[in-house]
Amino acid sequence: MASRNMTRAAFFVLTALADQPRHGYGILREVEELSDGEVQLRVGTLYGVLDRLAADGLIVLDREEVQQGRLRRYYRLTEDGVAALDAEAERMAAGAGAAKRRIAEGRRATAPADTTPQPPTAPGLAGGFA
Amino acid sequence: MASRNMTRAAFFVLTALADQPRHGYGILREVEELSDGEVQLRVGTLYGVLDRLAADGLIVLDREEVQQGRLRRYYRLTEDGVAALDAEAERMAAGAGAAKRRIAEGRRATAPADTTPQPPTAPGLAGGFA
DNA sequence: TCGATATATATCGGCAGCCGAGATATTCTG
DNA sequence: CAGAATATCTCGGCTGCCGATATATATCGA
Repeated sequence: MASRNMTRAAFFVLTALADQPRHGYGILREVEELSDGEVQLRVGTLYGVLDRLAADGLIVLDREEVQQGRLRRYYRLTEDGVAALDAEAERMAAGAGAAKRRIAEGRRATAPADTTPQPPTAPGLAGGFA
Repeated sequence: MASRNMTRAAFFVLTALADQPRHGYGILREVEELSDGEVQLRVGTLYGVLDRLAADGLIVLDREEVQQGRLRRYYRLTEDGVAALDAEAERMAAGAGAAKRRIAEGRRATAPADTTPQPPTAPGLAGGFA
């Protein structure tokens, strides 16, 4: 029963875990770093997300370590997790592309007579979300 | 005080309005069409989103028409709306790219000795969200 | 003609999920 | 020694999505 709608927070947790297993606090820092400071995943959000992702089988507990007296609980992506993240990335890229294309269309409609011939970005009308 | 975190529903409403003004029900159909049936914006979601977007100044009421005895309330994007949608599309594309790149990194780490030299997708570590 | 479906608006209550705040504990830094 | 950083986790409030419902007209097939 996986594949409910993936939330933004879940997407970034999966992304942070995509290259290697990480523990909660490490995920927090990694999300901030990989988004160049744009996305700040909050502590209060994290554990709920982790629980849901584990329940959905997208991540599993990899191992537990005690580093310098502090417990670290490492999680890693499952195969389903990789697939779900990949699919979501695809959907996002498609959505972003659709938005960009339509913005251009909107500008063309209002634009002051553009002489430059527009290359056909998409053939049909619904030319490219999925 | 615009620019709170844009929700998925809001993103798709803005995208549907990006090429031309549309009325509520038309937005519903357009979102479904532009996403090739993948995204179904619900009626119960729509009007709340419309209100919030209008309050944030991202859309405005364009005009009201009575077509075949039925009221149609058309909305259109403001300049802020176009900018917000554009920025969000950029963020999504960057996020999708980051996820894809990291999935590839993860595979490389587990892969059975890949001989094909990997082209340097990104220079730095945080090489490309924003 | 009658019922179903499509078009079109809008509200409401339940539930999921994000986040600020706080609890707890250790280590590092000034 | 104090405060920040590292590390875990819980809870309550607020926002937002969605199913259900209400209302009304037009269209279309049986």
